[in-house]
Amino acid sequence: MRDELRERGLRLTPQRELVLTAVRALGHATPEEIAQYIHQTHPSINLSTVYRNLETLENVGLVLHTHLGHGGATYHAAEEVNHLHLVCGKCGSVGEAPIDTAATFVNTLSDDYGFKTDVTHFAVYGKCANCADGS
Amino acid sequence: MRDELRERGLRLTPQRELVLTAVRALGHATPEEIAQYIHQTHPSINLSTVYRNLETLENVGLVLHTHLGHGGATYHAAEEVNHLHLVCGKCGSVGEAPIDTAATFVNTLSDDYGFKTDVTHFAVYGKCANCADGS
DNA sequence: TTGCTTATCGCAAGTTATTTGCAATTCGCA
DNA sequence: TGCGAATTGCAAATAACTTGCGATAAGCAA
Repeated sequence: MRDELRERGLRLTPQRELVLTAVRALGHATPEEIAQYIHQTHPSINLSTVYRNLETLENVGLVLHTHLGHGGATYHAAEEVNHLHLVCGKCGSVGEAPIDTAATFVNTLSDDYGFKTDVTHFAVYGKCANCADGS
Repeated sequence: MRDELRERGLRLTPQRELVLTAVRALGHATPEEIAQYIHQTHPSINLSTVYRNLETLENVGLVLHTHLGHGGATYHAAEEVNHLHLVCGKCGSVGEAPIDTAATFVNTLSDDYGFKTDVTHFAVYGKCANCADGS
């Protein structure tokens, strides 16, 4: 990660490293959750620092975010995004499915509408198997 | 609409009617945009009234909302949601594609993962034809 | 029509999530 | 080791909603 940063005149600070570590450890998490995680070991890190570093890391390409359902963005380590997110609107769980599942769909959108789907941002909304049972 | 409301002990107020009219006129819009639209003719209607009525109308089933990309929810008239939303992450435009485009994809998710996709909440993220050209 | 109950409204204050200004700190090249 | 610029922490500012509350007004009933 040091190199990705240096290339752009950015520095590798302990805080920045902690944010990336947290994102990798959590899989997908909101800024708030990331801050909480970091606070377990480093209570002094400020929330705004977390926000700023998430943004920086995203610019560099080490991290990216998705909008799963309602308000909050959730962040992922770039290496780990190799699946679709299936967001359950009822219980809030986030399931996963291989990206290939959407391949045909993505191609159709590209061919017919010139729309280039960003699979890393791809969030599918609906009801998970459990919640669909209930109702 | 009067009936849908009365069945639940709700009232048909001028404000409520204006909100529904605005949603129908705008196609898809954020609460803020809806308020702005209404203010053109009725400047005295409060923003919180817009929020409250959107919620009420959604409960009744006359309106529903989708999360297109970033923060804000966008509202639609229930009758008009018969297409997918193609959200451009660059220019922010919202394109449309027939729901059928996703039929196969939706079926696969249902068959393989038991996940019931809610097409009305479905937002596809990526880059529109125009913006994809540029880069 | 008139009265009455109670849903709804407008307004102001309160949340929640995120951003920003700024002085103090500290990376990292020289 | 020294220095300039990136980065941090803190506090205040925004943005987007939500909520409490007294005043207003739908809409059933007589």
